[in-house]
Amino acid sequence: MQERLRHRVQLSGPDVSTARTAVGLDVDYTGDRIVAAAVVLEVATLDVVQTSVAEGETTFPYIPGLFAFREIPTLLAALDGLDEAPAVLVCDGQGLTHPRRFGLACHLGVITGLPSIGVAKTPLGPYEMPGPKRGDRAPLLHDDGGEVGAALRTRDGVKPVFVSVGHRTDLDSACALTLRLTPKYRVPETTRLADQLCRRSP
DNA sequence: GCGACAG
DNA sequence: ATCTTGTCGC
Repeated sequence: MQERLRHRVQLSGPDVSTARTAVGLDVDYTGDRIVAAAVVLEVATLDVVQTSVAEGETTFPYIPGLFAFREIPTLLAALDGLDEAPAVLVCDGQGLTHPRRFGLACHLGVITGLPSIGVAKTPLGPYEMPGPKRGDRAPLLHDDGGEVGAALRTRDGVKPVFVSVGHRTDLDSACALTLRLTPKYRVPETTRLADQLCRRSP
């Protein structure tokens, strides 16, 4: 399915770093249940615009590379609960930095048609350490050598996050947006708030 | 065949 | 993801 859908990914689109709103997505597991949260923020102020939660059952195991199939159904349900479509999805996982170049962020982007980026806390493969300052980045290369993402430092001297394009945007815009969403912590506010929301819902 | 890798 | 002991720093 990933091989079949990957050609639908669009590698250019609006500059998501200047989008009015961004939605953070995350899930929490409790036994065989899964809770997904979507938190829409105003990018300029980081104020919460709206939140949505959905619950479901885990029907797919965790398999690196097939991660999206585990979380997508419930994440889509959470997105459906929003009144208006956000300008960009900020996913907790990989986009193009994936064995078949079709990680969760690409999958969600293609399904919804919305611009999306992936900001993962851990990479799927090896990476070069970027400089120590916030904003420093090092390219993430695919097995074939193509640049598919960046290890981006969001805080001085703290482990970087791993940014990649999901759909309808470019890597520079994705990194710029990530930096706007990380004024204080390593992980984007969107992801942090979504994480807090879904882990207090059950 | 072994290793290993989003959450 | 979750669990777990200790350490460092604001």
